[in-house]
Amino acid sequence: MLSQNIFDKEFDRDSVFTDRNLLSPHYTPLELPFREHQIKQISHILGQTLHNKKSDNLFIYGKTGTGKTSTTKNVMKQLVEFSSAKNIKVEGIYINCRNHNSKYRALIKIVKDLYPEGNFMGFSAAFIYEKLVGYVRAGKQLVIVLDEVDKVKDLDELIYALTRSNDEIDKGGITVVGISNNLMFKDRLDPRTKSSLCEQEMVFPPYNAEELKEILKRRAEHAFKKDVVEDSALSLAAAFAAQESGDARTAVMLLLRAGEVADRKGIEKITDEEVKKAKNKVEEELILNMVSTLPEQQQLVLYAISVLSLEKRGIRKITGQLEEGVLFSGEIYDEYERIAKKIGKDVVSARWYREYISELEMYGLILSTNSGKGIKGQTRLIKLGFDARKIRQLLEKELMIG
DNA sequence: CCTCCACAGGAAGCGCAGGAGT
DNA sequence: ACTCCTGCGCTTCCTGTGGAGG
Repeated sequence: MLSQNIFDKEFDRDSVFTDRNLLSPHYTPLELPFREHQIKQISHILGQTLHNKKSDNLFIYGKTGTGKTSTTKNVMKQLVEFSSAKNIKVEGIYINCRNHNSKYRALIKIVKDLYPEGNFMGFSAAFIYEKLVGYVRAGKQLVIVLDEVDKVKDLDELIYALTRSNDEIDKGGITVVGISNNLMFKDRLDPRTKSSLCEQEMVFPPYNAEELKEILKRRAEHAFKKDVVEDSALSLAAAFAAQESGDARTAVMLLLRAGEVADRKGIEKITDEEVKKAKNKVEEELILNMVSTLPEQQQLVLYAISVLSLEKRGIRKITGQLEEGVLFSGEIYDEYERIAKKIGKDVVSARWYREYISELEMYGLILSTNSGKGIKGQTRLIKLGFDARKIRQLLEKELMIG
């Protein structure tokens, strides 16, 4: 992803970007403003390993986009660089537990990193474990970073295995750094796991608008050509992101999209207007992503709504006024039933269908009001919250219709 | 006014998967 | 490894509600 394709330069020729990779969500920034304190704290803790002592295990908590992963990776990189320069036996391993979500998978990944030439798939857990202990026993200090640690199914087992190994080794040691954005999960842990993993704890607070602006400014300096981004555009992007939970990742994403908007327009400046457009784009991406991760049955209901609201673009007379794209709960259910049967899916009861409607409304995908006068009986009037054509198109792919 | 309509949404219960307890 | 329990997704049944129509 980071490798330079020969088309990168060609593609970027008439662009506001100089290096758009710097705005990728996977990019680890070299400098981490407003995290000096955390960096100092982590390096203080992990610095023990440089004296060939096992350091305290560390648990890091903070919401998404607060720099947990970047900061930790940054410190780890420096730790490993320093130690190899000084010929000290410290090694670091980073694992994202979303991809290695069990004790066995995580251990495999660790051992594979230690012995890059070996292939350990299919070996017994005990063998893998011995391999790991054997490696450390040679007098190494191993720091293992478990990112998104709450994703590990049998975390208690994994932590137990990793910490127990220290009792079997007298020369080296294993230090565990756990990262999570879910503080609640800590309380679900076995008390022993909790006390060993959380020997040291740190919280990463969200960034405020000024901090986000500074972060964006520094990224923009390297990612864009000189003087492309207007200062007020940076402020606006920072303000948008700050109000949406202070997440640096979405702030950077906003900037990236704003640059793309400018490129498409063929202009050389990024102003407030591009940022606003980008915000809409990012929101749309979020919506479409949300729609595609919905359970199948809810997708079917939503699909029925999108079909109907396109079909009867019909303006309806309600409360004397004309309203567009408003549907009755009942006719949606009928349509949903028809579609589901046609493509051979189960049909849920009308009662449960109403629960789906409530959920879709909570997600903001649809809007609904109770029927007033002008309509017989009592029903819900339902309206799609977003562009019906886009949603229908996406769901046709998702549900493999047509 | 009463009745019917077209639903809303609460209560109870059922079958199942997965975790806890032993 | 075995049962037991629990939560979840869902159905069935039911009562409530407000306007339309006679």
